[in-house]
Amino acid sequence: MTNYTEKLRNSGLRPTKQRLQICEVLFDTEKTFHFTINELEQKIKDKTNNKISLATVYNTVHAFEKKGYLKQIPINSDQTYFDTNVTDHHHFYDLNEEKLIDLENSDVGPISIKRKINGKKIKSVEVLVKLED
Amino acid sequence: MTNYTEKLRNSGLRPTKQRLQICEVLFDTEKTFHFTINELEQKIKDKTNNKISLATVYNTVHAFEKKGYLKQIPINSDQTYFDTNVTDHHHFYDLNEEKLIDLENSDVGPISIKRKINGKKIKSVEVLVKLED
DNA sequence: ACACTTATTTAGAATCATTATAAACTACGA
DNA sequence: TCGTAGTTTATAATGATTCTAAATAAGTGT
Ligand SMILES: [Mn+2]
Ligand SMILES: [Mn+2]
Ligand SMILES: [Zn+2]
Ligand SMILES: [Zn+2]
Repeated sequence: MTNYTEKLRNSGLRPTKQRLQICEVLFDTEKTFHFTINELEQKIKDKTNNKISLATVYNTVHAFEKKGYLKQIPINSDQTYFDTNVTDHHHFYDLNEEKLIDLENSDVGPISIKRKINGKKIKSVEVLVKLED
Repeated sequence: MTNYTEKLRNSGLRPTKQRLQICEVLFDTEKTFHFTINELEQKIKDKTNNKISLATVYNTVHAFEKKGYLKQIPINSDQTYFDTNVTDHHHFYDLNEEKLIDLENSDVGPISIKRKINGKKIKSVEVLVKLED
């Protein structure tokens, strides 16, 4: 039941009814989660009686991603996956069930990148562990 | 100048003119490389006078992937990226130039995955290091 | 070489996630 | 309350990928 009005304003985003509703679906949860745009659209339908245009869902997700409230997960899928966990973290990807699972940082030993590229700095280091039966 | 006829036959793939040409473009190289379907199509045009249908390029890449001669790289892009380096290895991804760079195994320290999922086994462990200016 | 079967190629259509458009609506400061 | 810039929305456009079904080629047995 967080109030997102000020948070949005402080980010330079107007707190519209649609954005507030999407915030509730995305961030008023015990745990972080992974989703596609279509899954998010469904969650919005389930949680609210209000219809939000698909274009607005895309717009909002992209706006939130730009502000750092969401991030994309690099995975080969027909649809783009997003993550409400924006901390640096790793994933299991279950190939049979096509499901993503968060790894805690303590689940993966420290990773040392020994090579450097001139003029570039490391923004993130992410591990994807593929699982099969 | 490898002859791919037997290799294809041994994989249960008929050595057609199109597949042999695509093999030459993909595998007759000093170094392995990354490509999208469109980039591959262009390379084929450049290297041969023969026109290969786009559908055949897709079919062939998927057939080769299934046989383990190519693999997909998990990256967020409009187009799917493939890799002729099918060994387990890691990548730099230059966010500014949108370019993939292979990391040698010696460039990354050993990675220990401490968590296990019941009934699942690890198929691969891949690191994606994002770079920015 | 010939006939037969099955795999492959191909042009074009279909699919579908995503993005663009442009008009209506809304938040918000003056 | 006005004016403006930001936002929403239905709808169209885009473009990568997949599907279709007819033509062609490869493999097999004779
Ligand atoms: Mn894809
Ligand atoms: Mn995408
Ligand atoms: Zn995650
Ligand atoms: Zn690679």
